[in-house]
Amino acid sequence: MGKIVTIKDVAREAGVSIMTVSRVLNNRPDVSPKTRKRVQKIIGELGFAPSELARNLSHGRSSTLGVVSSGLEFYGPSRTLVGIEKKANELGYSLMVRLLHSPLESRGESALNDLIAHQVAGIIWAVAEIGDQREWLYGHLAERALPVVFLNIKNRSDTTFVAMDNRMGGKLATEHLIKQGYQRIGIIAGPQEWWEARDRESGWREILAEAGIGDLQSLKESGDWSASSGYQAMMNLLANVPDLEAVFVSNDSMALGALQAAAVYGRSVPQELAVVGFDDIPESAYFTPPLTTVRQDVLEVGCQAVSMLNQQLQAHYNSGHLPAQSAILEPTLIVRQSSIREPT
Amino acid sequence: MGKIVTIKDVAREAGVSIMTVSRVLNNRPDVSPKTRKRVQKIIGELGFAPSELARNLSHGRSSTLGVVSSGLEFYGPSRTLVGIEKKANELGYSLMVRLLHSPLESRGESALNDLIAHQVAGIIWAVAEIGDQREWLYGHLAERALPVVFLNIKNRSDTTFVAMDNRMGGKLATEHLIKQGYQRIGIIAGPQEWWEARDRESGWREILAEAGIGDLQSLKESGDWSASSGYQAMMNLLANVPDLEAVFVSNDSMALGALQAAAVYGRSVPQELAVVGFDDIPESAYFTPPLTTVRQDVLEVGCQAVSMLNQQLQAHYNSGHLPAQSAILEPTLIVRQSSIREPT
DNA sequence: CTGTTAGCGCATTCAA
DNA sequence: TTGAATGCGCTAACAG
Repeated sequence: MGKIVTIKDVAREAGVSIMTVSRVLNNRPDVSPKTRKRVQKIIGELGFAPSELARNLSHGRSSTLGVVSSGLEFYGPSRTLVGIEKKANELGYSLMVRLLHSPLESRGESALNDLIAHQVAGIIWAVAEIGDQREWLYGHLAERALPVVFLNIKNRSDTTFVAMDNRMGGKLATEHLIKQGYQRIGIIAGPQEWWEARDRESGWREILAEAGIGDLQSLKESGDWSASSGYQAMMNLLANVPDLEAVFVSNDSMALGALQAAAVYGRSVPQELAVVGFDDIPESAYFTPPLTTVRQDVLEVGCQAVSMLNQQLQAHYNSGHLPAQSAILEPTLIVRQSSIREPT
Repeated sequence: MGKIVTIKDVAREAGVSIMTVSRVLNNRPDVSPKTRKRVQKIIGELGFAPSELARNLSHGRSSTLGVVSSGLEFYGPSRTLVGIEKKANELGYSLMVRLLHSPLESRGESALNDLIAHQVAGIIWAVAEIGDQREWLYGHLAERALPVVFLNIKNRSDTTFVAMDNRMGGKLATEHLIKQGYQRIGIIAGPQEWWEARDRESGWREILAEAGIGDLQSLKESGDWSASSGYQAMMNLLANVPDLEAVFVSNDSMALGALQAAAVYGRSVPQELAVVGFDDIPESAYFTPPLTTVRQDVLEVGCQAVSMLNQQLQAHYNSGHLPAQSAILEPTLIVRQSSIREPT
């Protein structure tokens, strides 16, 4: 009742030493088939599962990955976590998760320390890049020689990371609008602390500059990713830029708010105002009207991150030092009604 | 460089035995203030953090909670996870997370075994209740005497759980529609495997029965929680029930699809068709029109679950056996334009 | 092929 | 108030 079965119990029951049981557990070749069979049988009967705790402690190598994330209330981060878990599971890792609830107040110090205390083999840092977090992390991690993969951060050659090409996404969206013949193209950017927000905006800037459209500052408003902030930002934009023809909104939730603002303002979309979003959340195809948006495979971001961390770990164990790797995934444009001049 | 600081290093450096360091770590009273100070100083200097692995192994008591979840792509489950993490963190627990990606194929057996192998202190089972999972779990858990809190399952006296009163939610929504004067009130239910879906539907049934409205079967369609399934279900409903006056949709995403279907069908909401959703996702206030919906505090569900698990664990350690507890949270109705006959 | 010895990092006896 | 010995469950290195 409630007793934990240990390797000892198995050994006793099978009439062998614990070492032999350990060998069977780890699929070592140096066990006679007969003995192996018997031990396996006992293991099954007793429902024995080796303690990962003890195993990690003795073996000195943990099979747990640490994940530090934030903004799980948003589509991207939560999907990415799913991708991380999926891949981690495939590769035989367990996941210890820490969330940063208010990314601004803490630098994730306690989260990191907790994970280290739990002897995680490596870390996936999936937190919006804000302030000096990165520098601080480097100091803390370098001396521990703990492999880390960063998610969605600014390109940097000494860092292993996976990111979407947010800049390209911004360009895709803006280019599309230009091609549709729009000129006065505004932007509702995300929170400026987020790298994603800044990068999407820079794509927009680049294309407008190429097209020779100036006075970008007046065409810009910012939100906090929420629909309500998108609504507010769009109201401001409509009030300040009477001849606004189109707007690139940095995520779909804000785009939803923007659509409502346009409706309230009496500007029909897409006839009198074109809108393009970012994310392609499943709901965006059902907005009024269906939203043209930039799709990013956030699940894949998570998968790649784990694969990469796995590679780093393998190299680490073979005492080789793998140089920093990186993967930049490309988003694609999904065209729906909200940006098309002649609706079908 | 990369060396892990252990309790030994601290002891040597401080000129005391590891036992004394251990005492300081655990805030034992039997250490002279002077020694304590010195040890603490060294701990700080060396940046020492005790290995949770070793600590758990020796102490026999882990401070990690296991979470088995699924459907993290939906608003509810993902918010609940945030609540779980938040509370766990407050109480000093770490979280090991396993996701069931296809709830139908597996019974979560491997997830559970993994968590047990990692010696988690207790488990939060946040998976949609499907088939015989529960029974199977009971067998597996009872013999391990491992405390578990279930989320969103059918009331059952021998089980510790936290749930929303989904039935009441269904009733609130339907009652509201009845009060508005609607009679032919349809439903777009969630996947029938989900307890939440069945319970919300039963609330709808109850109110309609009270109101003496019959032929419920023809008023029902089902979806899979997605906006696209809501769209399809609504199309069917509109085709099959020409005199449909209102519809209760079991979640907001499906309601979004339903709204679009109504628009395509040429039925204006709320003038010619009232719609009520469920969840109150942040976006729902920005639907076209803004959605009347049933709000549930899913974050609180997660918090409560952890508190409850914590209580169970405390009792467990004091070798007392706490009887099964349960908490049922009440949802509230949020009235917006989609259900109001005279729009403001 | 199999068992013995030692030790992972810490906490829990029991003495001193 | 402090320390030495022992063990948690498992694996690594060495014997036999």
